[in-house]
Amino acid sequence: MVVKKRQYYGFNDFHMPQVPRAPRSARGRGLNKIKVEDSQICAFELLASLAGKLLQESESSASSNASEANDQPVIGGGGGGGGGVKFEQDDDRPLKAECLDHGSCGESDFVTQFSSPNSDQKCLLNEFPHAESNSILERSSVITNPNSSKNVGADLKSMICKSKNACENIPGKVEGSLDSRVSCDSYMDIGLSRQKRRERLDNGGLIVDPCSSNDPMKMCMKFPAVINSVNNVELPSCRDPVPSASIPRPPQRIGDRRIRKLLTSKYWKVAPKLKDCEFSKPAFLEGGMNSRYLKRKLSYSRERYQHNTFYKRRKFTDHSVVVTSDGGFSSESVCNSPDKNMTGDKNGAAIMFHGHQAALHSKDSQVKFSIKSFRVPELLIEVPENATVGSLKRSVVEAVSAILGGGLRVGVLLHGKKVRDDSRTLLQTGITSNENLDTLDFSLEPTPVQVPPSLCTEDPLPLLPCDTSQLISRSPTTPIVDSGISDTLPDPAPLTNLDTNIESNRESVSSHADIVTDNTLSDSRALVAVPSVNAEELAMVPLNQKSKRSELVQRRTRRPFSVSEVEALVHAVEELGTGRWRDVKLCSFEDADHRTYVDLKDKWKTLVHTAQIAPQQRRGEPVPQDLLDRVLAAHSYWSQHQGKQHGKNQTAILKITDSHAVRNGVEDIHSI
DNA sequence: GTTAGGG
DNA sequence: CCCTAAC
Repeated sequence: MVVKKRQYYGFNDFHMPQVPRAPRSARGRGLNKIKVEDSQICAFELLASLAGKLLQESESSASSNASEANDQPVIGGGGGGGGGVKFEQDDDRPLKAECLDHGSCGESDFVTQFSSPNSDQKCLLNEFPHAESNSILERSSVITNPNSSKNVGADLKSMICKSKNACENIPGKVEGSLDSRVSCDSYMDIGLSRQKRRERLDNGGLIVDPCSSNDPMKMCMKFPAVINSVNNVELPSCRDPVPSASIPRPPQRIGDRRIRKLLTSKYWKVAPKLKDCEFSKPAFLEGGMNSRYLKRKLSYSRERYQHNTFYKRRKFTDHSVVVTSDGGFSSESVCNSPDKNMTGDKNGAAIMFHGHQAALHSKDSQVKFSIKSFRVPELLIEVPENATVGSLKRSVVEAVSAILGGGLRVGVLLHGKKVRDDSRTLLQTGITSNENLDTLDFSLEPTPVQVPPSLCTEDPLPLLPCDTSQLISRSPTTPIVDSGISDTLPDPAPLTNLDTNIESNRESVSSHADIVTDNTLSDSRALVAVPSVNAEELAMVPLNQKSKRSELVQRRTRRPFSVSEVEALVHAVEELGTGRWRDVKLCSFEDADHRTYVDLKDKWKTLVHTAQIAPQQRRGEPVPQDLLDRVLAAHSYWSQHQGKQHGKNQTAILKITDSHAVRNGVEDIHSI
């Protein structure tokens, strides 16, 4: 087990300098072997994730690594757009597909709690070979043993977020590890440090053996499996937004069922294999940092939400190998069908907080709302044990400020359903009484931004309507960086061509998207861009191929049944009954490739329903009443006769002679 | 792979 | 139409 653990969590071979990447599997590495006490979580994954994100920004990729030829992550895979980050394994197998957000999702990944009371769980983290002063990670990566009085920035977060000073001057000391510090600034820092790292590499590849006991960067990290959270932080008032602070945690309700499903072990293969990955000459280094920096700033709010996402995931998966899907989007998420096109909350995007409203109904035509406070259900604030109360307070303030300062709008939900039409009156909306007010909720959402039409892909994905809600949050403020994989939204071809490994990421990706609205389109692309993942590398990657496929692959186009089709269906059912859809398909829709027997079954279901409702309530192309009558008759008949076994109920059939169904049934029987 | 149902 | 459970 030692070996195994080492493989999973030992970051021995991890060459941080190159790029913090998701240690997917360090298996079989003979280099630097260090025992790891426990394998709960790997901060590295977080780092890796961040790294990946950073890499995304980079335009090009590749390169050879100074240290180990085997461990060379490929950056900017695919079209050279620099978007996708691919981690490769020793054997050249693609380590993992990472969906990285170009420049924006980075920090969130790092927002993790490392300080754990449990000293048992440790992970050896090898740090950057670079000079301490240059690497943020170096500086901060000292994860601490809670027991140790020497905790330096107990968490990875702090380390990552450390200096706000974008410049080289990075505070050598980690301040009270304010988790909330995670922000775009941190991003910058990382970038800088990487830049430096790269420079070093370029200057001779100063890769230090992480395992070296002399390596100052090596450290012991502890990771709590569970994230502590402070619930219900009341925000009586908004203070000055502190952009740099942000570690909002999404309320549980945010995740939609999909997320839950995803997070439940069912879809995840908890195989925390850490891979020794190393990026050499990260492409991102090539690019100008300034522009990226700006982007980061601009996309600030979006990032915040990603934090949330990350947290969410972390919370549900103690093994944390969530890096995989960070920032990922499923095609569905990215480009939803029009009907889903509302605000994105359906996708779990927007709603961050619930406003508490004590509504008072006053007078007849007046509805008085007394919003006592907006609550942050799960704001996660974690600070080291040795942090001061003052720092805790600051952390809270910063986190909260960050949340509120990012530009929010208020959403109104009635009965849990979002009221989207701002033009409607309260009366029209149904907000008129105390009873209703009880079910009224307010939510804080990211301020939507107009989305450039260009973002919507039309052609390649005719069947994949763009979800404006998704796009909204992306847009202008969040520069979309072309990952180089595709120029538009997920393209059909790439998507369908993705191998199963990619698809396996789908679920996680989609779930991710569900709760995160703030993602750039590039995210999805990045995902797509990173095509293959070794099965073994799929640790924490959803295994349910099926579900993934469904999401990656766009939803089928809606193709209303024509009257003639209905007629054919009715006729077939009259003869075959309602339990033999495959036969129905074969008999009457054999040539209709787009109609599966499931479709026929569903259509029948709707036909029955349609026939049972008032004509006024029916929609779509009207179905001749006579057909509906036949539907009812057949439905009734087959219901009584258990369908399926029509041949066996001749007696019963013969007894009933006054309905179409019977008539047909009889014919059928006779024909047999 | 089908069927039956819920979503 | 999708997704799943149950066959």
